[in-house]
Amino acid sequence: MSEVSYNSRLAITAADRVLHEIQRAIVAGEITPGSKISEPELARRFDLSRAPLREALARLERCHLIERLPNIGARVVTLSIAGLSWLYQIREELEGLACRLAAQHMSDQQIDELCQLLDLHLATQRVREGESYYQEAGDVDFHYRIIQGSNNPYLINILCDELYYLVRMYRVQLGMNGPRVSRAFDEHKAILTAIANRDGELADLLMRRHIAASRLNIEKHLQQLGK
Amino acid sequence: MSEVSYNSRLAITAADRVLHEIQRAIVAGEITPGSKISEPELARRFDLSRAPLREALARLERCHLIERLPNIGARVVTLSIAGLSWLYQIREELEGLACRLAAQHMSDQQIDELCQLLDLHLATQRVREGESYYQEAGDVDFHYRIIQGSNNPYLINILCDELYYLVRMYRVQLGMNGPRVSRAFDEHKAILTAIANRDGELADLLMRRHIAASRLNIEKHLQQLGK
DNA sequence: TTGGCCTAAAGTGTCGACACTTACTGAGGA
DNA sequence: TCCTCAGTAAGTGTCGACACTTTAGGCCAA
Repeated sequence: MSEVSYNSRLAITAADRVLHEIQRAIVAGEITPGSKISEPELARRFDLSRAPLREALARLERCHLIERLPNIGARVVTLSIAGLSWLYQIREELEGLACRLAAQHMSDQQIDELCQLLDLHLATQRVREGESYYQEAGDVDFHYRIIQGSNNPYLINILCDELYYLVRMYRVQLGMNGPRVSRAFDEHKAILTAIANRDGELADLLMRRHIAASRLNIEKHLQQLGK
Repeated sequence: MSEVSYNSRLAITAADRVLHEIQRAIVAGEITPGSKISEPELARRFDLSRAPLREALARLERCHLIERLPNIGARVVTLSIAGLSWLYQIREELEGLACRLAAQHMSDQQIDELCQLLDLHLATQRVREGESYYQEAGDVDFHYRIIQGSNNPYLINILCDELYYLVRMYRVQLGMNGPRVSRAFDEHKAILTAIANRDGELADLLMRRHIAASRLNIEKHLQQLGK
């Protein structure tokens, strides 16, 4: 009867399903930033009770997509230059660390696969020029792979589970594309080369610069959007 | 920004109370590391239903004090040298960043208050020599103050809400004390001086060294305890 | 008109019960 | 003796309902 009962130990619960659905909707902007979240309404919309929904909301709060106040409720976060700056300050430090650790822990095969992924990105980018290089998500994302290669569970948790969706939200909702795309690709390539050479310090430095450049780019967008 | 400031709407829910209670018990070791958590049992013990208890468990998972698996349950985390190393890698980066930001954002008055707090620590330490300087918790903790002074909400959230309790769990359960105490005090003093001089880079460097030294100290304890 | 109070509606926090999954026990067979 | 496999007990996930809080709107007084 149950669809995934034999999947060794990973049971997909109703809370999981609705979590991913809402997560996607918020990141994509289908649920307006700053809007209030009504538990009864969402429960009706996804046809389940409030118990699993509240479980999902707890995890949405964990990855900073909503903010909750006791007895008042939850609101979708709003994007701001300050918030972006705070977020990228953390990313610079932690993804720099991730590079150092990745240079230490990633296997040659993993590095090879990531190299092929970069080539795939390049090819894809050339085919459909208008699309954004940044829109890639999940396992195919360059940063995601590096972080996973760090082998530090806390680091992976913070970057991939707690901050990643917010980063994607900024990217998606500000429609990142344009001339920065090709330069970002080159920067990715340089970082990966440093990791392949087991030069953790250089990879660290390059990643910090890469993220700083990315932040400046988005800030520029935000400013001309705001005014 | 700071959670203490808007006390006009102080809604303490039952989930909050039981959260803090379990949190304290786990950190103190009253609930054995690695032991299974039974929702019905805890519900009886704290005389409430499973709904607020599950809310509390979700937050305990968030600060890495328990680990949950769907349909299986929750276990208290176990301490290990690897875990400690992972945790302190993150701390070195983020608390270093916190120092740079604190040197930039903390007011002279805040720095002054922190200086007085350090003197209080010194006096307390001299009075009861056996007690550990490290056992101080919450607002009186030096690291806690620095982090709060960074003015970066995400940084504060990660360090003070998500990692802080785990750090304290390592400190408490390994009974940190001995010759390192006085040296730690000197290091704190040096860091604060750098911040007072608005020398963020130096404060960053000193904090990284301070945390690295602290990690080596605990690792030594763990090793001779384990074997 | 404006400000504050009061009432009603909506929403969140909590509860007890049930469905389904997992873990445990013991009997039977090799 | 050991392994396998029901059957059972325990535990987690989910549900619908109720209590308390917050919010919205109308009424009254200044």
